[in-house]
Amino acid sequence: MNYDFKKIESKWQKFWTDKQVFKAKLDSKKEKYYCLEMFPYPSGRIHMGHVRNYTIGDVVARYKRMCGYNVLHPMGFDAFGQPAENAAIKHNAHPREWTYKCMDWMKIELKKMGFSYDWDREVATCDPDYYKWNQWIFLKMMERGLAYKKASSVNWCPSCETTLANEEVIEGGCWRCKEPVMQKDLEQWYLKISQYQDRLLDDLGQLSNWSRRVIAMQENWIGKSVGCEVYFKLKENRQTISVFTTRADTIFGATYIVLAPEHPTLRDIEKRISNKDEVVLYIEKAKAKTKLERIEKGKTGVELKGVSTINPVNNEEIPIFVADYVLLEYGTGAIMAVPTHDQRDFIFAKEKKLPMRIVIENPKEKTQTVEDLEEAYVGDGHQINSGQFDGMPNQEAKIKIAQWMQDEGIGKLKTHWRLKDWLISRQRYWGTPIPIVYCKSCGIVGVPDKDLPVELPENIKITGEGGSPLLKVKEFVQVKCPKCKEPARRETDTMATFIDSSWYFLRYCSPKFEKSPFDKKEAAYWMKVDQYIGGIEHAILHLLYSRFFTKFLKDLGLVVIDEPFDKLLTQGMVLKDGEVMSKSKGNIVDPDGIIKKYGADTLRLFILFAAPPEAELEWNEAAIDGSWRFLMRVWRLLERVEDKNSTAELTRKLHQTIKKVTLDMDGGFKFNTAISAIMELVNEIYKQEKVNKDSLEIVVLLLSPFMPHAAEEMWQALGNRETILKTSWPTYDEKFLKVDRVIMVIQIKGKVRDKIEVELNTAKEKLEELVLSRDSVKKWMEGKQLKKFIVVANKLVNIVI
RNA sequence: GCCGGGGUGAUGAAAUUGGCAAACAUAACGGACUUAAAAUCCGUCGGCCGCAAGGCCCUGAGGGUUCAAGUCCCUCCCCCGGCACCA
Repeated sequence: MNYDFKKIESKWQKFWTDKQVFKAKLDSKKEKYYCLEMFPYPSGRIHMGHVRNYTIGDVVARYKRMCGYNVLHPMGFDAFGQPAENAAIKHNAHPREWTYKCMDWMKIELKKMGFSYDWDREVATCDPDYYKWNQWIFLKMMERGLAYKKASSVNWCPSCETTLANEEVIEGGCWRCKEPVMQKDLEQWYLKISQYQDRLLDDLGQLSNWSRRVIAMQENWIGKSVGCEVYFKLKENRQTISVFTTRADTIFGATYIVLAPEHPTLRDIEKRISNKDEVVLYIEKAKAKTKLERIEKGKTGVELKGVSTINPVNNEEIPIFVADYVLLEYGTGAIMAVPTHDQRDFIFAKEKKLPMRIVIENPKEKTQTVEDLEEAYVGDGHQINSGQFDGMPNQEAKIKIAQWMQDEGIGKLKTHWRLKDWLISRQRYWGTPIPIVYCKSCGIVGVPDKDLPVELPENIKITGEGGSPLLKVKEFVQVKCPKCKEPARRETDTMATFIDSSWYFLRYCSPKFEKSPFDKKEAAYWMKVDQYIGGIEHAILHLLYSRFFTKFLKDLGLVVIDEPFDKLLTQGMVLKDGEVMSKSKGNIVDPDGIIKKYGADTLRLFILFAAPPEAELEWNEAAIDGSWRFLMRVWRLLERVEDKNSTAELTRKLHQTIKKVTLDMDGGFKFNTAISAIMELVNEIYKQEKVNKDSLEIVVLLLSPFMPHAAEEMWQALGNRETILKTSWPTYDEKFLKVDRVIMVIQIKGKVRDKIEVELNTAKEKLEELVLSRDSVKKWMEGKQLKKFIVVANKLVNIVI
């Protein structure tokens, strides 16, 4: 019996489509399961990363469906973005045309993999029916003060010619093109994600089904540091300079303060500085440096002569410096320097020969003097030289001193967050227009709901010459003010595309709903996403933004959940020769070629079997042959079917396998071991020569989520009329797992020396008698005393001599 | 520096959470079938000693707890990821 995978796979793909078997419908009587994979950018072709991501998701969806859940498994396209504009320039086609063509190609390839999507719910974010709701959500945010415009220094990618959010700057470069990011002063739109910082951090605690890795990444990104602000007064005019510290316990050791070169106070006190020329020169030099240059070099800085400040906790007069190792963007842009307990301050103070004072005793050193110090002591110890706090452990003093300063009015408890508001303006065409009109008399006016969507004009020229293409479309820019009807100007920036993907999982719940972004009833039923699957590269960007949007939509009353994704699986990358597959490295393996050569089922099997889903997967062409051989081995089992009952042994193996596979699926989707268990079962059947029909049916059912086409074909060949999809996942019966005799390991002093077959649950006394009388054991016991006889029931005995 | 994850045969990996380390597969080697090849089937496959029976060693390194450690504890090395002159 020949296995013509081309015929068989397209036959079943057509069958599934025609019968609409993957269509999801709200059914309050059934328990739902929402399985979601991160939707792709429509580049035109799927790559191995997609294949892996979507294969994992498909197995989950198919398995859960067989387990009786009402499964929602949608797919769509994250269709806005710059590559469409670049392609438009290159091929002289409209970005819309190019994007939709790519989506069509990709759909064909996805269907060839046999993925079980409900295509009726397909969402494309570049569709006005979708981005209308981006605009609606934006306006709702603006009503609540969560979307606002401000002038600021922003990240600018000179190659993409657009602004970037902080999250889009990776190692100082643009996330898309890697070009070094510059700073530019611009007035731009922001979303106030900072208003949700506490909830975004605290609710990470709810995400027990997320990996520690992703949780840690988000924690780092949000970057909460608890400390206090301390008010230092200028001696000359009592002007306040605030500094931020997380180490209030070291404040008695503060022997000078340092301002960032950009600190505004510098301008205020300029006239008082006696070495003004030197200071101004230093500041200019510092500002000219890039951030990387500032970090590379040692610590430089100059003293502000003619001014000084008072340490508020001990009223000491101390000098003021300006130095570029202090950053304006962190804390208040000014620090108190404690050279004895901060390494940076230590290096600076040594260089400038500044005074130091130890205020925390290092418990490991007997006597300590400032002269002995070779580096700052940053560990814990008891306070000294700290007034009424002397003798207190520093961790306790940290809190007590901060509180005391707050009571005295010389400081304030404060928390610093690393997370900054989300810059969303992009100077590009292919994105959601920001629904704003600028009017001379009314100011910034939001487009009224009834006028949404603000559609992208079709009639544009994309030249790549810089500046937003929308600026040049008169009909788009020139509008009447929605309030006063006078001529006004439309906003020409579009929204960051990460907005599109921040709520698409909600749109899938009711993709054609017209009254609001989604139907509350449908969302209440389907959300949360039970299993979300995608790449680790979205650990911060997309996952943080989606959590933010979900919380906002909850505050709007549209959803009842705090978090959008219950379980998160971040699949590992697909590597070739130890490197990520990429065009530039020229090490791409095209999935389409593999499908043509082996079929989708073999590709699916290989990807699932070669490594656990979270681990990186090394592409190995030879190992694919192995998957193909296994599929053929299973296929040929059809020739071995007979009517007789199975042997007890095979029945036991069968039920053992059902149990093992079920546990692997439920306990974290360990597909690789699930498949290996089925391989063992198949090997067992081959040893038995024949297999009865019922047993083979179970093998087919167990394999069906992994290789759905071949499974359906075999299922039909075995005489079944109904599709496997309507068949339940097999269950195991403990009674078949029972054995009456077991083989136990005999250890002597923890080393395996022999094995013995005994009846199940043999008593310790009986075992002792049986084991000690064996020649192999006697040999080892010779001249030795039995100390202990340890029994692990039905597993092993250990003799201690 | 801080936080998170790792380190097991030639290779991808497995090990019921403290109980036979290396399941399953890939590669390699040997054999059967074949005029031959492919396919298929059978066997060998961590290291050292030994003709063999068998013995000794082995999960990054070292120490510890335990009858028993890949798994728990301590010290250290290395790799990957995030954050970082973060005060």
